[in-house]
Amino acid sequence: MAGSPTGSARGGNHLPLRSFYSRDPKCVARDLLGTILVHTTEDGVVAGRIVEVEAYLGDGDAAAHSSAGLTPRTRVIFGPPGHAYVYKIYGLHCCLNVVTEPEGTPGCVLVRALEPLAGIALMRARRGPRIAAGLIASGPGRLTQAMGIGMRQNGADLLASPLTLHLPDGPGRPDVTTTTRVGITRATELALRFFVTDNPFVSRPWH
DNA sequence: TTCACGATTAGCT
DNA sequence: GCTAATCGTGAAG
Repeated sequence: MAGSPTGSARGGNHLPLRSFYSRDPKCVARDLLGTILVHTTEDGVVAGRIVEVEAYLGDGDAAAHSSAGLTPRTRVIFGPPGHAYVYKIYGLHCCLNVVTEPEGTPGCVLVRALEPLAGIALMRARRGPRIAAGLIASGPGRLTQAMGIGMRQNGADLLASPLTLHLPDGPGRPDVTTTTRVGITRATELALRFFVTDNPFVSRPWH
């Protein structure tokens, strides 16, 4: 755990400025590693450190949802930065993205894995009481389930909502490993997946 | 209105 | 390693 918890028992007190998100998805993706996602719900508060992300570009990236252009679904990706883009995959799982680039320009970052920091009992209750610690939030579908994130959070402002993203108190950026993205079949793959090197909460470290 | 598909996961063989 | 589960989305009719 980098940095001791501040405020009310959770790490990371400072929110980034809107301009933090208003950049190229590749840059934002790298900078999101080590930041802390906090979700406050009726059931309680959960928080986790982001340890794995993937960038989805607005330009020339056939794997990105926004490559289909502006539709009702991709409206959020074309919207203002610093908001959550949530979609359902395979009719079962929800995936959380952070919208990047200025309004009107598409681009986002898929959050793929978290290191649970707070509200772990609640996460276990949602994921299954006997689940191994390393499997609580190590995957895009797993982390949304653990955090209690669903389609209701689509479009939420990460600077002013029950779902917020905080900068870490501790020093420096973690060591980062870069690989190709996971699960992409339709597009020419690029090295747009980033994760914290040797972190045990990363999904598919072997990929 | 209908239809095929997917940035996944869990549980089997 | 293989596959079922299950539904929002977008393109076609």
